[in-house]
Amino acid sequence: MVRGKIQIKKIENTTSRQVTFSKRRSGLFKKAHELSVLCDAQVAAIIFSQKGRLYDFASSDIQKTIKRYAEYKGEYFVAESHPTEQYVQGLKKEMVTMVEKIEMLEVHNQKLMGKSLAFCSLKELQEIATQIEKSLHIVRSRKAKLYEDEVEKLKAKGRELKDERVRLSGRVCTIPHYYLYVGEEPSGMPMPSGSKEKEDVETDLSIGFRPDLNILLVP
Amino acid sequence: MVRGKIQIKKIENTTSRQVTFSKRRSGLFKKAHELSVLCDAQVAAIIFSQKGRLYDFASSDIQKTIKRYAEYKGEYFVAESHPTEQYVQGLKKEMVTMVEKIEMLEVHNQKLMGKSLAFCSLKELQEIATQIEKSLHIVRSRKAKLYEDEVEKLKAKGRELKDERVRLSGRVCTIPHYYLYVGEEPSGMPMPSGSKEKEDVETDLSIGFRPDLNILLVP
DNA sequence: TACTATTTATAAGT
DNA sequence: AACTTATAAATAGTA
Repeated sequence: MVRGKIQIKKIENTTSRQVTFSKRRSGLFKKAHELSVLCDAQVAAIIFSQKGRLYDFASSDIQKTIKRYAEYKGEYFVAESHPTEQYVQGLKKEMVTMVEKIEMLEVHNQKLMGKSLAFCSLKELQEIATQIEKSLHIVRSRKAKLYEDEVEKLKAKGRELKDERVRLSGRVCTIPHYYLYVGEEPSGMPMPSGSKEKEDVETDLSIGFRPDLNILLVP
Repeated sequence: MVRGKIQIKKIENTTSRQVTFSKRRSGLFKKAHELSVLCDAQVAAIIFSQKGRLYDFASSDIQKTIKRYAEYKGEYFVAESHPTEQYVQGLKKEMVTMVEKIEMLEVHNQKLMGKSLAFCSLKELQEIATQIEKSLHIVRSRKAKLYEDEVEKLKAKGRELKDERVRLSGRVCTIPHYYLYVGEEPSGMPMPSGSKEKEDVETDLSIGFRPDLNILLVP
């Protein structure tokens, strides 16, 4: 007989608590079931007893309900928003491919560097040697080309300097000649510093014997 | 006023159903709460209305409850048994590292193969050339070694054949010589086919001029 | 939303 | 644990 309303606080008597737990648990599940049927709702209830035992009720598949819950909430802790096993498998597969590729490249590299040749057949060694010879040829050509380009640059620079000097010496001569022209003989002037001399200078520059210019040309 | 007990089946009247849903839902949550307090239990309830709206109750953090449920059940659809985001991040990081490594190796390979040299400095080209020269040297040495080994093998084979022939011709000669020996001179016998001749054959083989043997040597 | 007759749940006793 | 029963609590249908 109920002697009066109870207070909603933890029941201290263990036996009472266990009995109440059992009764109210089934009561709750009954209510949950009724609700789901009467109102056509999807209901799930999960109860862990104090001892850690699980009791659950679900009007339909509880996993589906939990999944739906997670989707609804956009929570991260359920499969849907988590990387799926499939996805991870995909990643792992990719990684295996990459590992293989790395190994392949490393072996190839090793061979090109003349290492790990112990198990190469003569034929393979020949192929490697051919490849390396080809490579060497290409690299040397490229090196030669770079040197050539450098030389070209230097030549261009030299020409530039020559032009500059022509302009400068032209100006330097113009002014005194003007004065001389007025005061003295208009013709029979000495040539403005000889072009032959300048060409010598240019050659001099282009082959890089002038230290100050070399500093400018090789930054 | 309640006219009598109701049957537990879907309420067809929409309004009634919605009202009942609301009342019973709060009743259920109240009961859930009371149960959790009275019996010190962990309770969670999830309800989706017919319209798809979510209502939930949990005595403590619902995510924790769901997680605990998943652990208890050993289900696969919750984070615990799924790859965690952290794990996947780790994989991705590894993959980035691998991609970098692949790129590095590919560039290196390319350079060793004399490709993609467009942006190499002269110094770098020089280093590559040196490396390639070194490689070439190693590969050639290795090749030479292999040839040498082949030669050794052939020589051994040659010696074997020679021995064989000595034995055979010994036998072949023994019998006639025995007869001859009895009938004629016991010494001054012609040598069993000259060892010089055999050594010529051997040399012949070792430098690989015999096509049939070359076939054997270069598989 | 509030009311309330009635059903239902359940605390405590057996 | 199952039954009983008095009583609290929930709630169906009405207003």
